[in-house]
Amino acid sequence: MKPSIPKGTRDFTPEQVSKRNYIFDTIKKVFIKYGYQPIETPAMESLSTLTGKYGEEGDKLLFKVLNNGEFLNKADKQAIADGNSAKLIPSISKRGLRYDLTVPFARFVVMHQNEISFPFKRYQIQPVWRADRPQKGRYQEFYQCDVDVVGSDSLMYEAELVQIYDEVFATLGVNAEIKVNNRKILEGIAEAAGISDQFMDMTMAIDKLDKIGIEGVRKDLAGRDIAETAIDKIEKMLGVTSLAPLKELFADSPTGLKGIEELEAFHSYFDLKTPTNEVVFDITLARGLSYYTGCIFEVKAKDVKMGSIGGGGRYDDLTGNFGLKNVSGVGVSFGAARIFDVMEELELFPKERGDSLKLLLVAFDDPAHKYAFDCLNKVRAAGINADLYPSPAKMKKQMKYANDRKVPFVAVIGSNEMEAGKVQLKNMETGEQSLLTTEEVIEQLF
RNA sequence: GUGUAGGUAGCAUAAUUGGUUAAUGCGUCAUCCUGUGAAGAUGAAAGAUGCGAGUUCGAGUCUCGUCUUACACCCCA
Repeated sequence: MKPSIPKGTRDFTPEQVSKRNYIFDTIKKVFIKYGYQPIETPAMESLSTLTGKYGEEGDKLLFKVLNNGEFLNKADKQAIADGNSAKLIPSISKRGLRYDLTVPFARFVVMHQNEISFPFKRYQIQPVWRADRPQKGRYQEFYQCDVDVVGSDSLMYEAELVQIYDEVFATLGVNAEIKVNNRKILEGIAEAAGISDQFMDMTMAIDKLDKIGIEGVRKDLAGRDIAETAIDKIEKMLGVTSLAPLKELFADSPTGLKGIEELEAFHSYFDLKTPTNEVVFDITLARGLSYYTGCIFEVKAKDVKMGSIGGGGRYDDLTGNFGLKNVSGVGVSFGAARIFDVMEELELFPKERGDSLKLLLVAFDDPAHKYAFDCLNKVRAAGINADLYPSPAKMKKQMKYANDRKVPFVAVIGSNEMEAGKVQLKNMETGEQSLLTTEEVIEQLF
């Protein structure tokens, strides 16, 4: 049989893993510096934990795990007869693969509420799965890097998280645009337009503004049975690019005013330090996940065409789903796979990463091979990533291996070098060689 | 979930209007030459053309289904 892997999944070569680790390490370092601690949760969650948290579309994209054993006996016969897949699922599947890291985290917090002290700051770097059709920057399995803090509603954390975004992307060299909005402002728009009951429809439509333009949004809104007069009001509000003029428009919307207040509080913290990347208020930013209630964030890479590379926001009652009320949380997520793709396209990965091989020793004959092994031990003891070709094979073969491994330096050892008690160190890029002692090699490569 | 375009040796391409043993380059392996890779010479291995069915005397080439890849829509990291 021909080997294959499921749709939307990928293997990672050593080089790709090395690059990905570079991203993870950078992100992790920042997370830790800001006082966050790591946790992990299982790949599988109870299906009931996951369903209903991501909206209708989200439920469709959940991977369900088929029950083991004689699941057919327990299957909902009526649902089968009716050809109703959605109704059949609970009777044949009790587990699913996690769709994101936020919902499992909320579950974690509730289960461990007595062991953790609030505010609880955690980070989590693990793969998630979505049964979406693959596309550019879209996979069925991909890593997310989440930072969240629960147990405080201080807007200080919103500011902190945007600073984390800023610092990570500045360190990686990715030119990012960080968009900020507040769910309450969107609610304010709906309220001011008198269509609070069609809030979700409205947000989905205006989220596409930069893609389909204002006329497209008007059409979309009309298609969702929203009145012409309401659409006019919405259009007027969408034209706003700063908070000040919104206050008047939201005069009759307490929720909208609260949203403005929150964003002002966010800025009172955030503006104390100048960010490297662009941070902008974008009233059209909506975000699909239904659990957000306050500030929302989204990050786009500026120099390349790609979906968002990060997103997040505040959720006031996610733990309420699991029986723990009044615990507010806020967090953001980094899409590692997309950041990888962006950095690859822009060639932002450093050539030399800490985990690559620095030196390969090659020997001409058996005695030299033993001598080389001794050198190898010394070089490794000094903390240099080094290797020795396993046999004194033909020089061409050994050099080719060095080339394929992209080793920057090769130490050639034959009888001449042994007599001198040295090695011939060759720079593979320039081709230059020099006769050095092992100690000198260590000094030069360290 | 909808649509469009593709799937030919490890990789990249080729194969008149359907017509013999499916070609070429790179890579791989071997031998030769070299105290040194990205160089040269010679030779070799490797594919019933994603999978399945159909039309036909005959299918890589036409039709259908299926899987998969890329891109767009939906939605999203």
